Amino acid sequence: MLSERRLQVLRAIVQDYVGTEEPVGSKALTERHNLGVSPATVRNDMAALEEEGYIAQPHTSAGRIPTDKGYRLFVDKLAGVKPMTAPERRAIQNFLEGAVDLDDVVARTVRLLAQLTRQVAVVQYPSLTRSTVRHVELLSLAPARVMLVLITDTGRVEQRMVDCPAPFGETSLADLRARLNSRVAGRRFTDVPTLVEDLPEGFDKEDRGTVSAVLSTLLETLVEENEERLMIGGTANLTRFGHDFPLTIRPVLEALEEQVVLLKLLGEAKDPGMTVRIGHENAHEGLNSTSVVSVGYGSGGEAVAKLGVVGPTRMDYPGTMGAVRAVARYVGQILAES
Amino acid sequence: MLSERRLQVLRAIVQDYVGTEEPVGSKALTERHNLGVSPATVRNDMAALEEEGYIAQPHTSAGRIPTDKGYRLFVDKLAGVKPMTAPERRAIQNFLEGAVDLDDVVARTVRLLAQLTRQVAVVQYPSLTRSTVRHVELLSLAPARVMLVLITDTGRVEQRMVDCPAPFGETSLADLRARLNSRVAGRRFTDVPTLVEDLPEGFDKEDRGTVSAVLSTLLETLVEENEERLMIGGTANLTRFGHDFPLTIRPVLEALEEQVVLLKLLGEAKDPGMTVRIGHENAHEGLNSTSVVSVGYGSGGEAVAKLGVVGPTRMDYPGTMGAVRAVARYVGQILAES
DNA sequence: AGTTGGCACTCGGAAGCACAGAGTGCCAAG
DNA sequence: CTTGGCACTCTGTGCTTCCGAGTGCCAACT
Repeated sequence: MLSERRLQVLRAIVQDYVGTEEPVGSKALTERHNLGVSPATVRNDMAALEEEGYIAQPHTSAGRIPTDKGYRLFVDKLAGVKPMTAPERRAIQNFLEGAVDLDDVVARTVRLLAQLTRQVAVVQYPSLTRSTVRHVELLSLAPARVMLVLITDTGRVEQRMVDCPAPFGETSLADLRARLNSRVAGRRFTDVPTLVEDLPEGFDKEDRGTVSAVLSTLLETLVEENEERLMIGGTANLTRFGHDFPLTIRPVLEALEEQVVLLKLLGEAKDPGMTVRIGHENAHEGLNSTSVVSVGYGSGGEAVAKLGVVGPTRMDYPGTMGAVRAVARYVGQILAES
Repeated sequence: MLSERRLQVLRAIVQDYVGTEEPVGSKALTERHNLGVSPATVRNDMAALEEEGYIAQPHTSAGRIPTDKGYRLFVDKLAGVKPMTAPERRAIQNFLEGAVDLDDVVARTVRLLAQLTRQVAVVQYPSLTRSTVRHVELLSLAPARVMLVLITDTGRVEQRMVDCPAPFGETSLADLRARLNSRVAGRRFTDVPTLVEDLPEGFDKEDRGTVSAVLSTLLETLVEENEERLMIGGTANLTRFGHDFPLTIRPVLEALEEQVVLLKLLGEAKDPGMTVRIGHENAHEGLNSTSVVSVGYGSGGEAVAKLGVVGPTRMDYPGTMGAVRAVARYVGQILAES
């Protein structure tokens, strides 16, 4: 176990390094933080911390920088979450309140988060899995062509074309629409398959094919759309990354464009509360020099999706965590209201 | 007027510079392109080209690089559009054909364009202005709450909530839905306002307020959504920009995040055919060292939106233009089919 | 045992300098 | 108008030198 002072030294190193972007030496440390001991002592502590793998030196004769393990300890034990100030809270709320629809809420959230943290923001659209069906609408576009529109309680809308095996009359369509809605409206997505299972049986023989086609498209939509969408923003902040540009930034941009990667990234954070993944803790290689701070959000108590930021491992964790948490909270409120 | 050979020299300079990213000198030119003249002659031509502002030297004793004006001449007079090869065409078609809905079409188009050109791709969603209404759907969510869903012929769906001044029965709703659709289905957006003007008159007094509310929301949607959306991709390609990274790339990323800027950019290209804007021809400052190649696309003959790429002024114009044009053509086909 | 000052050592980065090479402009001859 | 020749001008590179921040270790002190 590390002594109290050694932890303080680690904390100081992290803070200084985050601030200056430069390896921090023993002398500078004693000057900026009044630890009440001499540089020599700090040097001993540093040697111990390095031995344990919490810090490292880039070159023999340079200061120390925290390792991933060092940041991990810092986040877990040494740092709290820095709460937003009252004016900041008000600004967040104001900014989000102007949104007109779901797309707009997400877009605003991304911008906000990117600005607050000065990092790359990622916001997942509210998931369909946990949502409920508000309404299913069927429109006849041609005798053998139906458009299916699915509306969720979070305000999300998905539409699909259905090619019917046989012409399908307006009355049959109205019938199907009514029966379908009476069964699934207000129900959870996961319950839908069993709820509609025997629906085709109530229809004339010639219509059954079409009914089945519509239903299977509906079910497909539910599943497919679990490839959920997300929005990112603030990529310009990547330019503040470091001095050794192209090599660092390129894989990050590539990873950010792969929605699949990002979704997996957010998905991996099992904790519905805040999750911080540091450097190599991220499975994806391109993100090995970044940290991801994510948190679930949703209307009411339930988390329906995640949001977060991606930044250099050398980031202001308390501040970032505070911003992420605050934004998630307010977005939840906004969603609950609408 | 520049002599034929001088134009050839300019062309050669552009081609070499695009290939090597390095200033090109007189000797190298004569070696790589058999112009049939000596370096000394080329030097004279270069001096003339520089005099006219088509090329410049970064330093006194370095080769020449094209100026914006030089690229302009190259694009206008010296270069054609390089057509895609047959396999490339097939690949494009295959890639786009798998799309399931409009979002997917746009997403695939962005990816495709980014990969083909190895640059940043921008695709505008099919515009509502030139579109026609396919269907308007009204759903009653609560006694005094209606959801309005607008479906366009390009498959786009927009939804809005309407708070009604008074409760509104299902029969009135069905009535309104029917009348509304009979008037606007298949019509152009721009015609809608006049078409629905006198609609409230056909309703009972107590319902008129609601009808008006619905109509005004509909009209709002038509207008508001002319703040059209777009999708970008391939930002990782920015890392191939140049050696002098942060300064070049940052403003570009910032500009790309401002949808407004991009929309204006695409909007400025009046020519429905291909438009190339080079360097300082772009109004936005951050894009002064980039070129934008854009083209209109749409189902049928009409262009309903734009797509294009953003890359360094030093880009392969013929190849890029070929790719952009081909993609636009195939996207148009896909949209027409659905 | 832990802390401290002293000291020799290491190594990266900046500064200075010389040099090679690519490229130019100009001129006189073809 | 083209060409070879020639003197000139730079940038980029490699080399050396030097400075200083930072370290590790040790002996002394509390």
